[in-house]
Amino acid sequence: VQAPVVHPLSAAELAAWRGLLRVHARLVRELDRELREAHALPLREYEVLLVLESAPGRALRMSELADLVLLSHSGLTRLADRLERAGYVERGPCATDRRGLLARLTDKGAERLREARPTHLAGVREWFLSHLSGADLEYLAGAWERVDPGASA
Amino acid sequence: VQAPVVHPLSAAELAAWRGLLRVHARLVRELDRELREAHALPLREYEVLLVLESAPGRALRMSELADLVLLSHSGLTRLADRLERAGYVERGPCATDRRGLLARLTDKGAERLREARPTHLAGVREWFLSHLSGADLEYLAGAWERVDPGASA
DNA sequence: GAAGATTGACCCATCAATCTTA
DNA sequence: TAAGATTGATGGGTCAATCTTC
Repeated sequence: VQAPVVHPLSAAELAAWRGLLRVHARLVRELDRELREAHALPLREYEVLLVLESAPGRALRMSELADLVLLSHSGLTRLADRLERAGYVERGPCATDRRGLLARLTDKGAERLREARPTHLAGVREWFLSHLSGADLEYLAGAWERVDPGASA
Repeated sequence: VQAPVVHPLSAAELAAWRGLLRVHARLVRELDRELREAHALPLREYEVLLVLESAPGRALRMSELADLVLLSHSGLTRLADRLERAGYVERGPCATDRRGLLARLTDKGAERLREARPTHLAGVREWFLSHLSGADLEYLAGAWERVDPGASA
């Protein structure tokens, strides 16, 4: 295999890039741990419930949901299996397309989300937002948009 | 369980927070895919080889290495198993502490890293750095330091 | 034939318990 | 008793193949 000479990253590039990796890893680990300890609810499951709650009719197509929570389709299928077993989500037919399946948040799921939300919000504030100014937030949101248009939507 | 009323996140807070999650997820997935396709080397394994290469004597204690690559100790043990089977890493006794194990990068591992590096650097540039200015990089590095001191080191 | 969803095979990570040495 | 490292059990994720409907 060819291995051409490549310019290494500058110190500034390295700091911006490795910082992203470190901060993300730390945050996700911390938030997941808090949600599991306080509510036995993994972060990934929380995010799915959260997205469903704000959808019209509290329901979404499986593939739309997978895209929104950044999961592969098969990954979401299995996660939905767990949520359905727990009674937080129901799957039903899709009115307009018989290939589709509609995942709907149940009342029990909504209640679970309501309980867990304060824990999650407190965690996001404690581990992330509390260290940033209003100007920081705007700058970051702008940067995300440049790197991945639609990322902050 | 108590569920006190909590202030939801503002639009700016949400954009900064969700943007981080989206950008990270997209980047890691893309970089991992590229390294696997071009060199059959997962991103996690690449990172371990990279950290070892810049260590004195190309070697580190297992637990130091685990901390540096943001992996649990058991996670690193298994990853090192794979790297050792592939011949990229060797484990040997630690001179100063017989409890410890030293993971050392082999010549074969160094060669593998040398081959894969251009792919990885090109990916980081394409998916991340190319969208950011020098000022952006400095701002981000500063923000990481505020959120998690030591994050950009 | 292409898209939505699921399944099977497999990879990878964590936690808790264990073993060894300090 | 604590610290370094590994192992067993388990949870959770992806890709490729499959089934159904468009």
